[in-house]
Amino acid sequence: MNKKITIKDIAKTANVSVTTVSFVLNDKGEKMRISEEVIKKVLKVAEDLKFKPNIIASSLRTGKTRSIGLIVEDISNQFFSDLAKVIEREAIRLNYRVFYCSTGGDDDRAVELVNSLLQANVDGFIITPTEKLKTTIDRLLELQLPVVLIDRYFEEQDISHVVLDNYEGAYKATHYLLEKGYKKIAFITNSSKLIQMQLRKKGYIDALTAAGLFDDSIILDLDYLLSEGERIEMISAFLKATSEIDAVLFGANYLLIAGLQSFMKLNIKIPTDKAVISFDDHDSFRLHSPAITVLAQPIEEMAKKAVKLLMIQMNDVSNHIIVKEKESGSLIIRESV
Amino acid sequence: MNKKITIKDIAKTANVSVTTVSFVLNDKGEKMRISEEVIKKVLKVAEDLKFKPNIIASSLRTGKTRSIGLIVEDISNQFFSDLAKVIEREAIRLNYRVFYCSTGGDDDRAVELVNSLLQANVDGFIITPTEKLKTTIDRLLELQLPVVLIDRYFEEQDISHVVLDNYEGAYKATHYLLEKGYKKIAFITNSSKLIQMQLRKKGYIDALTAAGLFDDSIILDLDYLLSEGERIEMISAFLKATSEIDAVLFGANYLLIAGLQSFMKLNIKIPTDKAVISFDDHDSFRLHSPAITVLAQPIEEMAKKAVKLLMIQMNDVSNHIIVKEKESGSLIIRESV
DNA sequence: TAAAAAAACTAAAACGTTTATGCAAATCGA
DNA sequence: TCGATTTGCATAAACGTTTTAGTTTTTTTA
Repeated sequence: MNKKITIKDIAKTANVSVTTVSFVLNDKGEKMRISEEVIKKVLKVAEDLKFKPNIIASSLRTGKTRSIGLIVEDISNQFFSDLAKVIEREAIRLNYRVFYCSTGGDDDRAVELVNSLLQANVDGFIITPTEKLKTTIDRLLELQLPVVLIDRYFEEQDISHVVLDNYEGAYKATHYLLEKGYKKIAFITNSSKLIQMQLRKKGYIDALTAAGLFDDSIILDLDYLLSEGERIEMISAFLKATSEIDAVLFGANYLLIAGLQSFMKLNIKIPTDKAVISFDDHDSFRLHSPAITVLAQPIEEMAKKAVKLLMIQMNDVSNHIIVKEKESGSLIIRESV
Repeated sequence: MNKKITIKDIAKTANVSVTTVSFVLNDKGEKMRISEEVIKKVLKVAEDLKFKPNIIASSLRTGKTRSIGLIVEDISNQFFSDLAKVIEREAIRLNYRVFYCSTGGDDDRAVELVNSLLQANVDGFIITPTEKLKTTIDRLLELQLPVVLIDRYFEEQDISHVVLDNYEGAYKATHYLLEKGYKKIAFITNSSKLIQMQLRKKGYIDALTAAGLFDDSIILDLDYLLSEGERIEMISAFLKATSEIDAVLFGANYLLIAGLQSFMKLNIKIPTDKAVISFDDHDSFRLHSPAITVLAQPIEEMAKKAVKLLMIQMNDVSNHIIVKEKESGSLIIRESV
C-alpha cells in the first residue's frame, strides 16, 4: 500500500540531491556546509513524510549494523537473565539491538553461535565464554571486533572483561563461616577449568588454609553438563559420605538449587545441621526458609559496565582499549548460617 | 587483512558470471539450467575460498533478514526466560536469529520495541502483548507481517496465537481445592484486562459458583507495575482482612513469590493454615517447603508451536493463515494443598 | 580586476546480493 | 533446411544508503 519512503523521495520533494538529504539526516549538515535554510527544509520534509531510514541499506554501505551479540551460558538461569535484561535495556538506550543466545555450556554450540553472529555482522560481542572458546575469541580479536567478556575470562588473553572478584568473594564467604565457628567447611563447585571457578576455589582454600583447617577431601566437583537429577544424586552421596562437615559453600546458584533438594531428601536441617552459603542470589534463596545467605554479584553494575566497555571499543576503531573490571560481591546475610 | 570473499571473487576464479554463482549458491542451479559441470565447479570454488554470504546485502535485495523479533513481558521471569530459551533454540535450528526484548508490562515501551524491530526489518514477530498493544499489532497485520502472539491475545483480533487454556486451568485448580474440602478460596491476580487473566478469573469464579461457594470479596487485584515490596504489603493486608479464607489461588508465579513472603511475615503455615496453588512453575516453588502445587504451562510445546505458526506465515506470503492454539496446563500436585 | 579560496551543493560510485532480461549456440520440428 | 525452441549462460538494473570527488557560485585577496 503506502510504499516505503526513501531519502530519494525526500530529495525530490525538497528539491535537493540525495547527498544533501543524507548529510542533513546524519547531522553532517553543518560540517558539509549545507545552509541553515536547506537543513530546515530537509528536516521538515523528512518529518512530514514520516521517513524511517532503511537500516539494512545503511549497514551495507557502512558495514555497521547497530546490533550486538550477547552470548550467555543459560538464559533460563536467573543470574544470566537478570544480566541480559540490563544489557538489553542499556543497548536499546544507545540505539543498539541485541541478538541473544545461550551456549548451554557447550563449546561447539558456542563456536556456532559466534559464527552465526559474525555472519549477521554484529558490531560487537558480549560473551560468557565456555571452556575452550579462547581461540574463537582470538579470531574475533584478530578481526578487530569489539569484544567484552563477562562473568569469566582467560588469564592469558588480553581482553576487556567484567567479572566478580571471585577470589575475594569466596574468601569473604569462607571467612564469615569460620568467624561463626564452623570448622569443616565443604565446597561444592563445577569442574570447570574456567577462571571464575578456579578463583572461587582458591579463595575458599586460602581462607581455610589461613585458619589451618583446609581439607581437600571435602571439595566436590560436578560436571556442568549433568542433569539436575544427577546433581542431586551426587550431592546427596557426597553429603552422606562426609557427615562430619558443618557448613557448605556452593559455587553457583544452580548448584545450591540441587543442593537444597539433597538436604531435603536427607532431612538435613539448615543451619542447625549444616550452614549454607551460595554464590549468586536467586528468588528461591530469598524465599527459602531459612533464607539463604549468599554472595551476590552486583548484576546491574556489571551489565552496565560491560556495555560501556563495549561502546568504548566500538567508538574507537583504531586502538583496542582494554579494561579489566573486577567487581566486589556483597555478602547478603540471611538465616542459613 | 584477508578481505571478505564475495560472489564476485568466486565468479572470477570459476570463470563464470556472478549470476551463475548466485543461482548455484541459492540452489537454483537446476531450475536455471546451469550445467552439472558448472554447478560443481562453482560449489568447489566457493568451498575453497571459504565463502560466507553477506546477509546484509542479501537482505537489502530480497527484503528478508532471517531474523525474528521476540517481545516478552520480562526476561528475568523464569516463565519467559524458559520460553525464550526454547524459541531461540528453534529459531537457530531454522537458521533464523532472534532479537529479544522485554516490555516490563509497559505499553509505551512495547510500542517502541515493535517500532525498533520494524526498523530492523525482522521477518516476523512473536509477542507477549501488553494491555493496549492491540492497535500496534493491527498495524503489523496491515503490513502483512507474520505475527504470533503467545501467552495472551485479544479476543476481537483475528491472529495466530498459542496460549494456555487458562479457563480450564483455573477451573481445574479451583476444583482440586474444592475436592480437598476447602471452602473459602481466595484468588490473587493482577488487574490486567488481558484475556489470560480474565479467563483465569472466570475459571475460578465458575468453579466456585458451581459449588455454590463464590464470594467476590476474596479476590485481590494487584497492579502489574507495583514493586515486590508493595505487593507483599498488599497481600499481607488482604490476608489479615480475610482471615477466614482457607486456600489461595495465585494467578501468576511472581504473585506467589510475593505471597510466600507475606505468609512468612504473618507466620501463616502452608498447608495447615491455608492451602496454596499457583499458576506457572518456578524453581522456588519446587524447592519451597512445603513444595507448592502449581498449574504448570507446557512451555516447551508452546514455544515450539509458536515458532511453527510463525514459520507457516513466513512461508506463505499471500494468505495470512491463522491458527489458534490452546494448550492444556498440568496440575503438578505437591505439598501445599 | 583577476586569481584564489570558500561556500553550497550534486553526480555518481560503491556496498554485495538477487533477478529480469538478453543473447548466442545447440537442438528440434516439419 | 530453415524458422522456432530450448539450453546455458551473461549483462545490467535494482535494493537504499553513504561518501568521494567534483562543480558551480560567491566571496576574499592582492
